[in-house]
Amino acid sequence: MDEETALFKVLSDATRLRLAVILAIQGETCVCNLAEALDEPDFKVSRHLGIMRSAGMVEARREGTWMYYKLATARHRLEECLQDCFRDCLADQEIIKMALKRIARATCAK
Amino acid sequence: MDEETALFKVLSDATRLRLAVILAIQGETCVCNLAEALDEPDFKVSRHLGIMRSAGMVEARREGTWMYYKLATARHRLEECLQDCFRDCLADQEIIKMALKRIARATCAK
DNA sequence: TGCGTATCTATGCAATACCGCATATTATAA
DNA sequence: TTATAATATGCGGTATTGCATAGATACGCA
Repeated sequence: MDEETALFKVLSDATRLRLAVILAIQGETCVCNLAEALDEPDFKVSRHLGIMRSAGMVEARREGTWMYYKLATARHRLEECLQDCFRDCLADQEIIKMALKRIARATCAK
Repeated sequence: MDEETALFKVLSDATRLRLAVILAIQGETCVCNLAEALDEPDFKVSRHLGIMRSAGMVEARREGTWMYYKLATARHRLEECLQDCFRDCLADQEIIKMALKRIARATCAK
């Protein structure tokens, strides 16, 4: 079950869980907007996105200087179920609503 | 979101995740049967059950010398969703099927 | 080529988690 | 009370994890 526990481990950190929920709601988003959304330094956000990426939970796409991240398409039922959790059970958290507001008026060009 | 990440943290260990899935399928079970099911020393199982209990994920009931554990009733949507995961997405894992077989012929009296 | 912005990585440190062993606790029964 | 079974917990060792500072890389543009 190491593959499964690895998924839960990725989500056992507040920064990463918030990132997952925001990506589930917002879709593809660049690092600087995510950093703004969480009000965290970009190196921190970047590192956590890297961890999520090695776990196969997110996919990255480069466009010029910007890196765009999105949730990876679910590879099996557990991942599907977890993504549903993000949208259905975690989206109405106050801290997430605030993050989405900050994204809406983000200073980052795109 | 600390309350939410705490739940994922509990499930980020292979022993605890297996325990959660087995309890979701099997219902209330005593420590010695769980130890037999996982093929792990009972002190290890007991310790992890203790961790799950302090997180409010399981409830314990004493009956004589035996301690019976079961999944706690879900307190909010996320817990509900996770319990569905246990049953719907993780029950067919090979390692879980084996564990259930070992419970079926467990030596423990009850 | 050289500069600025956006992103990623290397390193060191502190905190935490898991494990196995040994011991303690709780309840039953002789 | 003593013995025994089931369960829980304290302790030391090792491994993992998170954070921050700072430096490295990648790209766009002049």
